[in-house]
Amino acid sequence: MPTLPRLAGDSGRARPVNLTERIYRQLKDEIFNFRLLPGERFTESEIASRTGASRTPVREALTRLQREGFVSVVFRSGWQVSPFEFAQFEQLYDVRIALELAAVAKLCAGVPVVQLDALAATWLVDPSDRLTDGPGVCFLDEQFHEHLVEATGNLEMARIHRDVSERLRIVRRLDFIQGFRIQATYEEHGAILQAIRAQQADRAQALLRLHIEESKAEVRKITLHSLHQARSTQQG
Amino acid sequence: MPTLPRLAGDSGRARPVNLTERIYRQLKDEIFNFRLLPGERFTESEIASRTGASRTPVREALTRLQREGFVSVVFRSGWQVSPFEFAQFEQLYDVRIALELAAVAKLCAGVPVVQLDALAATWLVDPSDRLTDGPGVCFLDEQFHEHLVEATGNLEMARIHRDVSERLRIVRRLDFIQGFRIQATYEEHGAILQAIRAQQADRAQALLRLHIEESKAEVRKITLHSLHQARSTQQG
DNA sequence: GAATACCGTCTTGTATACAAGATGGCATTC
DNA sequence: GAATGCCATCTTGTATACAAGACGGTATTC
Repeated sequence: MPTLPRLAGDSGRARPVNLTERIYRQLKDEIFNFRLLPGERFTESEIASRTGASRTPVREALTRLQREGFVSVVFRSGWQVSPFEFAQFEQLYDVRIALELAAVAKLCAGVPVVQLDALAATWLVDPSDRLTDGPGVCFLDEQFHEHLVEATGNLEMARIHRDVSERLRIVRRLDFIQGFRIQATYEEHGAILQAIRAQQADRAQALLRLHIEESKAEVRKITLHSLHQARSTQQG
Repeated sequence: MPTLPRLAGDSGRARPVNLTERIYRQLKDEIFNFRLLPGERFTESEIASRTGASRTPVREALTRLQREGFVSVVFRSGWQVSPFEFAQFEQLYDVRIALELAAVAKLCAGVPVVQLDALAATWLVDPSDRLTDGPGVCFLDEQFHEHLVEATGNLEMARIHRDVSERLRIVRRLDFIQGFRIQATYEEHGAILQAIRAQQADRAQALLRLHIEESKAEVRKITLHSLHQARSTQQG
């Protein structure tokens, strides 16, 4: 069992009763932890024997991962982990911006502020109480943005936003492993929360947009070298 | 080219080579045409014998429809077409608003206007040249909004927007069958296009938001009575 | 007559068998 | 030696078989 149990996995509250679900999560974990590398090829039988299941639930799990963009299949020629498409990542960042700006606008329009107390307790803390490990802050950062959307009460938007964020997680982890963005993340999240609490919609939106654009710009700098570096870190 | 080629089906450029895809489309068609009613229950074997296939591709098609929200499964107790959830529809409308407002902002920021010529040719026409049949205008309306997002070049946003629109299609058809919104749709689409061409971002966004909110308000009025009415229309 | 326990049927979840064809290595030929 | 054609192997797509349990009807009991 790794030290960071569900950093890469799903939120994991539902019991993984059926094989399809279990295999789905395992494969996604392996992709996020770079045990399956982007571009790597594999077959259904291979996964089946590795997970101890038959091809049927493996296929169902792979089909789902395919719909979500993590893997792709070549007709009668095997599967592969989707290679990095940085243009795609940037487009997904823009989707996040659109959704989160709408969420913040709604929050500033007068949602009970108590919804945001949990976020404030995490991000509006004394600098000495801040987390310092990259993966940990990366996880909290993703939760911050997810909660912003959830707090609006629009569960459909939250679901879509979560899928998009999950798709971006693999590169954002590379970002945070560097550690440069940790302090800035605390500052920016705090400022955003304060603007929302003050119902300053324009300011909150501007801050949020800048914050996400920063992250988007970081991803642009990522090279495949950092990917291999991260892989050796994960497996060490 | 038929006048209303694929109103209910998928965009349908890929050949339906495999059974899973064919069954997927057939089931979605049946749901959109109210041959499978919301809340109706059915089994995998039933679909299998009806489509002449085995349970395997049927299951794959159903799993996909489930992920997209059209059907749901009860453990060892069969499947059912997702019942209407009007709260969910309203949330999906808000997602559309968020995405399309972002798209329009980008379009006004200086995308080559030629991208929008096809839309203008459809919507900026003399009133005597306008279509008058509800389903036809409903189809064109969906395409209008889809093209707005596609024109930005953000294919990920376009994909998400298309999924959302498809989820809303079943109620929007009920809306347009009434016929009340046809003339207004032409007026509003025309005004939006002209605002975009004039790069009046604020005006274009305001018009678009109003336009979608109108549609959203119409859906709120829909009753299950109109559903049965529509069903008899489709099957007559 | 009403309630309950039992049992057969039917359901999905999973494993396995079969089919069609893509792929790569190897032998053959020029 | 290089190119080409053939064949065994391996791949996914599909069909079928099997397993565990949910559900409803029926018989039994009070």
